Amino acid sequence: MSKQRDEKLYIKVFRELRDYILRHNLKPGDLIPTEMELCDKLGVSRNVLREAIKAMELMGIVTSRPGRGTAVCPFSLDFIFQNVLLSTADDSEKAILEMLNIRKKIELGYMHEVFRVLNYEHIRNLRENFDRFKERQENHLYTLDADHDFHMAMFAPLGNNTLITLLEAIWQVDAIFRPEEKLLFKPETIAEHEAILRALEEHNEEAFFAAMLSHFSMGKYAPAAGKPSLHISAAD
Amino acid sequence: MSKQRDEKLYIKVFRELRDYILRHNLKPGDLIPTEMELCDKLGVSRNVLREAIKAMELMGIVTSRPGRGTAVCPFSLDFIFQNVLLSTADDSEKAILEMLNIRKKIELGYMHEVFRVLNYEHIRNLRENFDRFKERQENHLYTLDADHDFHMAMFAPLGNNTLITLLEAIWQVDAIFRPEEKLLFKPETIAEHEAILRALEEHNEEAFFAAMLSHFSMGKYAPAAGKPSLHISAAD
DNA sequence: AAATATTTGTCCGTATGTATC
DNA sequence: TGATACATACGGACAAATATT
Repeated sequence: MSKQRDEKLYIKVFRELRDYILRHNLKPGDLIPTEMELCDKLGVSRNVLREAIKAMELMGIVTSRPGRGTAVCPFSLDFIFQNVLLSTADDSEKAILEMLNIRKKIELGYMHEVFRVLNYEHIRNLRENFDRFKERQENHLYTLDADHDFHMAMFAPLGNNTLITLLEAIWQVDAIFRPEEKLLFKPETIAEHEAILRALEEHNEEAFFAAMLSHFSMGKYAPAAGKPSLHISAAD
Repeated sequence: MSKQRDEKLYIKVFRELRDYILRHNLKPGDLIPTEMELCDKLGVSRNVLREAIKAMELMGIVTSRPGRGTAVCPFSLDFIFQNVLLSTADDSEKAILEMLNIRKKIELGYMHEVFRVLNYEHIRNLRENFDRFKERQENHLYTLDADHDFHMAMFAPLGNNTLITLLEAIWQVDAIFRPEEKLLFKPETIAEHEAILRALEEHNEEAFFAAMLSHFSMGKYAPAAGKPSLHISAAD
């Protein structure tokens, strides 16, 4: 009666929780009150409260653990990147190719730093990863994880967590839309990864760059068909 | 036992629902199955399912109405920008710098295609944008929009919608966290943009690349402090 | 080290309001 | 009008993970 309807409870609760975090200026790691306390304070059932809290958790704002409570998460752009990429991924194949083309540009853009930063231990880890990769390929096993791990192991040592977040988001969106037939192993990937790895092991900068370029020059990463240029290209 | 541990049910259900919508290419207005059907199909309780659905509703992905069902919404990123980036923690600044460094790599990675694709009309639009930019700068007006427009106008002709969406998101996140004192106009930006523009107008590829590199070599785009390399760098 | 309390995870049941036919 | 389907909201109960004593 006196209550204004047509605003659902869990939406109001979500707003109140968000305001609570802002008002108390909670920092990453800080705990919000327990579910029972919040239920009492907000006057709602535990189910409704949880719908709001779980929404925040799935947005990466808070994280819950049994016996401990619900804490504010450290700042991350993961949710943003994921949804930005998904927001354009409705078109079937075009958007995925565009996204993979961006990944290509990013990885090539960072390869100089990769060569500079990777040390012996990093490269040894890459070698171990690759050997497992190769073994699984020879047994015709699913290899997408290994491909992912190899690439990630190259860029993780850069210390750019946001870069890792974005690359992970790209991998994840790619996995969502990847059709079954493209889950098969690609023999050429072995050779390309091995060339990259060997160049690193030999500290051969030129060979490394060449191997990276070659790895990303496959059809799967072909740029989206651009409009034909009206330019009088001076050089080509 | 056979269950994957460490993964809460509502998180798995959320992913499955999201993938269901994407893979079935559901458009705004399309209904997803009823809660009871989904409970049965996914083998989870109604509570867990609702926590996932309500999270999607709070993200603006779907909307539910009693007696009708749950329908897909036209997806917008507005809610996310307003509600997810609320913890202005001290670790956010590092992430923003890393993000801008990624933008630098992306834009530089696409500059060859930019030079190839841009035609006379594109360049003329850039010139008009720049002249407005310059005029506002000289009047000491707010210039962030013009900076944004100039950059976007370079990459829009590539036809890569995913790239545009990602760059726009980066601009928006940057704007949210940009401190007041950095909203002032930067005189050097005028000169850098003009150099880029002039190189395009003169079809001078080398000058264009040089101007782009110079534009992105400012402190604001400095790479995150990387670990010192244990490598014996052959060349530097 | 072990028992106990706390907190979240998950399920079930029930009642109510709303939309559709 | 009535009947049906659906989401909204509440409460209780137990399990699992963690913290505390």
